[in-house]
Amino acid sequence: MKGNQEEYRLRFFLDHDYLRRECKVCKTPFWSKDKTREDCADIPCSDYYFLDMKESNLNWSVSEARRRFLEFFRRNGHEIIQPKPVLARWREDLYLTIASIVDFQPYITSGISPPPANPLVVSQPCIRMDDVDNVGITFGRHLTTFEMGGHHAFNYPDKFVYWKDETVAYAKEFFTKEMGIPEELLNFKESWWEGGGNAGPSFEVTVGGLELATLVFMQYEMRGQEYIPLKLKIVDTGYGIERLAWFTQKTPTAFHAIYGELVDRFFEKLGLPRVNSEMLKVASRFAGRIDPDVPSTVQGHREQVARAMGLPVDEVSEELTRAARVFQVLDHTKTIALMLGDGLVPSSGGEGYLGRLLIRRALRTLKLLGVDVRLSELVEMQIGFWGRDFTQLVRNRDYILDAVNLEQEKFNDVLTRISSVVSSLSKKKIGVEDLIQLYDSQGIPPDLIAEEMRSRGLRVEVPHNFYSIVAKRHQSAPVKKEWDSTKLPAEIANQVKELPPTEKLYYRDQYARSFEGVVVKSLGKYLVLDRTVFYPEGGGQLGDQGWILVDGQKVRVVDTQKVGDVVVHVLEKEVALKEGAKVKGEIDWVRRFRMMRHHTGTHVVLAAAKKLLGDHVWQAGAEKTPEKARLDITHHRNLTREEVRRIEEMANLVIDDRRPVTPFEINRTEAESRYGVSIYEGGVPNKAVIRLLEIKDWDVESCGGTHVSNTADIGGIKIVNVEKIQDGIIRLEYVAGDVISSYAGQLEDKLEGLANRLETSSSQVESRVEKLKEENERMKELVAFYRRQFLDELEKRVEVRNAGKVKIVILPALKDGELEKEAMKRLTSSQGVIVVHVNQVNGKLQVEVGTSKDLNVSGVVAELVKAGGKGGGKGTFGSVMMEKGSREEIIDIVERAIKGGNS
RNA sequence: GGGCCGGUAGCUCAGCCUGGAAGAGUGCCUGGUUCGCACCCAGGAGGUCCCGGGUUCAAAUCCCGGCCGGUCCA
Repeated sequence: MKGNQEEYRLRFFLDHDYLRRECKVCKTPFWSKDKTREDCADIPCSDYYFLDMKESNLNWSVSEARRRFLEFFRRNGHEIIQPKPVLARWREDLYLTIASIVDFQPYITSGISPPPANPLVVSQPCIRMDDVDNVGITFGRHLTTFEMGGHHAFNYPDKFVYWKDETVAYAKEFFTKEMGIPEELLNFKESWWEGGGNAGPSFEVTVGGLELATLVFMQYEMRGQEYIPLKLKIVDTGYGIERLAWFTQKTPTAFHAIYGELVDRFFEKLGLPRVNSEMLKVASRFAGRIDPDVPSTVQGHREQVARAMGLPVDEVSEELTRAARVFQVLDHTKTIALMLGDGLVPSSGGEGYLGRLLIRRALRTLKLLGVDVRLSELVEMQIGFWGRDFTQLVRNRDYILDAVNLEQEKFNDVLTRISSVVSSLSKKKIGVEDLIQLYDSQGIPPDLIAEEMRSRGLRVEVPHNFYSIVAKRHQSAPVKKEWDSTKLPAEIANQVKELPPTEKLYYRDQYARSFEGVVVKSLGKYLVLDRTVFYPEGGGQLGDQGWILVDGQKVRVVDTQKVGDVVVHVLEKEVALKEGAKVKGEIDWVRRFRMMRHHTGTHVVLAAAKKLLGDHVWQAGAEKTPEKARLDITHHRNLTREEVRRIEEMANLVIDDRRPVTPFEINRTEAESRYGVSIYEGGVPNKAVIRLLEIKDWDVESCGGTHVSNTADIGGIKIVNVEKIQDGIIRLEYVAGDVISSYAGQLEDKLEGLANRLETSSSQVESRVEKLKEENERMKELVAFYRRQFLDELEKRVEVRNAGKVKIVILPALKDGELEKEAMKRLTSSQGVIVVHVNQVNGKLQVEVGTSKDLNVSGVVAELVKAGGKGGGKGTFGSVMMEKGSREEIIDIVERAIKGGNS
């Protein structure tokens, strides 16, 4: 399939005198009008020689390049559509938007849903973490964020738009007319693209060493090794908007083209000397030869630059390292701004972790540069620079800066630990194992440890592939698939899944409580009817319970589940029902109504939290039961009491405002363009037509649950618990309607119980507790005082026996362990003393022996053990449990042991 | 979702590997020194060793379970 030359032999090329040639370096075939060209004009087969071209000196900024690109395709019959967020929240298989085609997967590319326009053009900001290690050191070849200009045409079997020839013709037209590049300089490299389960032939358009666009013709679905032709043939192009800008500006590096004056302002803000731009230009020209995975190529590149400039390698190396780090910070701060601006909350898991990773890398780079500056100030500069292009940055400025500052504080905590960690380790030699352990458990990057070691005159080797070693350690993480989306046994699910869809009476009238239906299938405890008002579990709402009436018999329904569009009633016991039999059904209304209130209430609370806290608040999970509702939201800080109160107040205001709550069905493409991707907070449905729930002037969300028809029916909301369940995720629990009353009742009971135990009334619990606490403090002081008094007396009155040079002090049996320990300490503070304490414990005698520092306890203990005791000791303290013998006998044993010289 | 690290005096932490009388620094209190402050000196108060179970004569220490915090990976 890939080898099929016919895929690339376009009429366009033949009609326009293009020749197919083969690159002398990489052997890739390419099409060009220039009959003398021998290489494919792409790195690494060529250097970036476009930097020296006289052509196309248009000086487009990124904004200008974007505008020109979009306008060109609009003039040529494409509709401009708005880009999506950089967080791919409309799909569950990706965290980030990595290409413009991602906007249309999977429902539009598979033909289930229509595209918003056809053909269309979009400039989609994308984030790719793959090259995060390489950003900067390649002077712009790698970026974590870029805009992909894509024009797309969706060719259906019955509706053809355009295909390869037109796509290539557009490219030629755009590059020659709009950008003023002579046609002879254009090269179309034959290539093959695969991704996201699709594949097809493609052309890479290269000029002067730079790949400006990729034209993909998606036409296969990949199943294992097989390529199956797609129903839809999709034109999927990607023009590098930043590269267009770089090409027309011919600045020393891509960063200068993208960030313009911001480059110098960053150097200034960081307090670093600028880097000679002639050197950068030379570095940039040869940058294609750097393979960041091979450190020697980095060194080789620097030597080459040094030769070309006639400068010492060390000087070049230092300058370029500094430049690369500043470029990395430029790149990361823009990406951070975009991620947070679209609502990412940094955290320890999921997409949030990607944000934290980037922030940490930026902070680490700043540290390596020796710069002490707030990262948020740099991010703020990016917001200022990009705010007109991406208005969400300005809208969410407060959140973005707050989140960045918080992350910096956390990272600083890590940094302050480094010094003490290193000093505790530096006694022994630090190996790779220690570095991995420290990074893994405490997040301390190895290069910072190495730096700290160096400042102490110690050395440690950080392996070049450190991070891949770490990655390998974590490989054996099994991914748990959630196949049990239904709680039914597999054999039941298999038997009912082909049945016709059940008519959903619970959607037709969400307040319906009873119905009449006909048995479609009866499998013991499992019953399928042709229609039902029983809501099957889904969207975080539990399945209904109730009763089925048949032949005068009333059977309890304990749960309701679904398999596809078939609703299965789970009965309390097995009942044999004939197919076609008529039945009546009735749901447990009190239970259902509570769940409806909790469900609609959840939409109300979520929207309130969003409005109060910011756009970054996103549902991370929810559960609605008859007893209470639970909503997990993304947020970077703990909620204050005041914020919780405000959310509750806002929710109750909306309830009292009696707003209509309306479900309606709508085409998903239209839903997305009208309401944005936030409709998918509760999950992404897998249908072309989706059900939305609108709370008037408050919230619109995709939802399959049953809801009250007016917010007033919720009856009120009380938040009963707020906790942080994970870094970046806050859990809210609340009750609605009549459950508030039972909740209040429980609180009363609890308070009453407390009051009883405190032997007071509930109105005086607080003062009573206060008093008890005071009393307890006083008692502790008093006990301490009496202990001291007691000890003074004890010292004077203890029984002392002389056994040679050693004094044996015999303590009376003391019930107070603290007191006994203190007495032993005091009495053994001089020389030649041994203290014995014998006490009755569980019917046995516990002997404790303490000695002064010049003696030790081993001889005495040995004798006691010989006499049948169990125990031991070390140094100046020992204890032995004696099963038999009296107090006197034991003391005699001790005395004999000492006289025998056993101590 | 999985792994790792940590939780001991108000604060920062040692002790845990190898079970045997709960420690240091700092802060606090009292006294000395000083015109006074800082420094210095002496003394003192301050503990649910995160919680629960187990093993043991004996658990901060070993084992199991839980809670909380941190961190890495997906």
